[in-house]
Amino acid sequence: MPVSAVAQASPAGVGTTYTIGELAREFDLTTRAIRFYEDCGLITPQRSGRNRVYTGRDRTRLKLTLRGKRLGLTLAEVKELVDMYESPRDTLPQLKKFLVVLGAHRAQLEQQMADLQATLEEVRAHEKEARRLLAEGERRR
Amino acid sequence: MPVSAVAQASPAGVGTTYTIGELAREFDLTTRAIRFYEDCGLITPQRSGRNRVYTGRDRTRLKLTLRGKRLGLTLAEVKELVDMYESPRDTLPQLKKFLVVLGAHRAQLEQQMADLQATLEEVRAHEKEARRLLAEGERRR
DNA sequence: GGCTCGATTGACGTTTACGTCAAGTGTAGC
DNA sequence: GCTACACTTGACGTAAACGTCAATCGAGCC
Repeated sequence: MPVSAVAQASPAGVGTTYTIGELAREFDLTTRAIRFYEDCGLITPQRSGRNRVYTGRDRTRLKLTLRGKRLGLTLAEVKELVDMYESPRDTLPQLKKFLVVLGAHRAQLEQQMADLQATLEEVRAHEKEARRLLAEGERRR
Repeated sequence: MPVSAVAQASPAGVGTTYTIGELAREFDLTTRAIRFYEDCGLITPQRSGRNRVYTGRDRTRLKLTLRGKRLGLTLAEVKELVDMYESPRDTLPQLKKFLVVLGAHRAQLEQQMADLQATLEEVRAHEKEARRLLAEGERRR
């Protein structure tokens, strides 16, 4: 039986925790992958005895990780970004560096957006043409 | 001296060819990478003696390859797509399969578009906030 | 003829992101 | 007490995408 169904009779929602298996099912991952993300420092679950206990924060970081992967980032890049978002930015140099890194990241995302739009337009044009040919073929039978 | 400057006194533009070094410089790749793409079947240059000769078509496929990579596709996926675009679609089954594959590809691109937009909005929000804090800090000095 | 430059093939090395056993532990139910 | 199931660590394996030599070759230049 999953930990969260028993050990958590908390105020409904807040303080919810997850086992590795629950997260694996939810995000369609193997437990091996999740542990690997931990090795990379992407998530740092607590322990209940030997077992890992994941919080909502871990879940969020996992979500961000998967989104980053879908965008073609390496795990190291994802870690750098996610860590940065959670790091303190209370001094001016920290703030300035934050802005520099953000700018670089945004430039990359915008390049990707351009690539994506170009590709999508091509795909849609091909689809349109193919559907036209298909309709023509169907009519001629 | 590059091949294309000598061996090609052709009608200006049409029939232009490139050496591996020229393409490497243009796209900021190593020659090793370009030869590797050839091993994967992504480009199939002709030969002049032992040397590879790349045509405009090769250049286009190389461009598409790099765009695919920026979008996070594997080389195998890129090959599948690029090949499909160039394959004959003169029978109804071929056409239908073409549409199916296109549809799957488009679904993936649209998921990625959603990921991208979400990420871009977050980055912009963070940037805005950081700039606000920076301005505030500068004012207070 | 000697030198340099760019290209070639071949082979082994490397990083990333896990997969795949193996062997053990802890808890729940019968 | 036995079984089943989820979780644990550890170690080795693997596919993708090149990097990195090494040895060789051909063309152009002084």
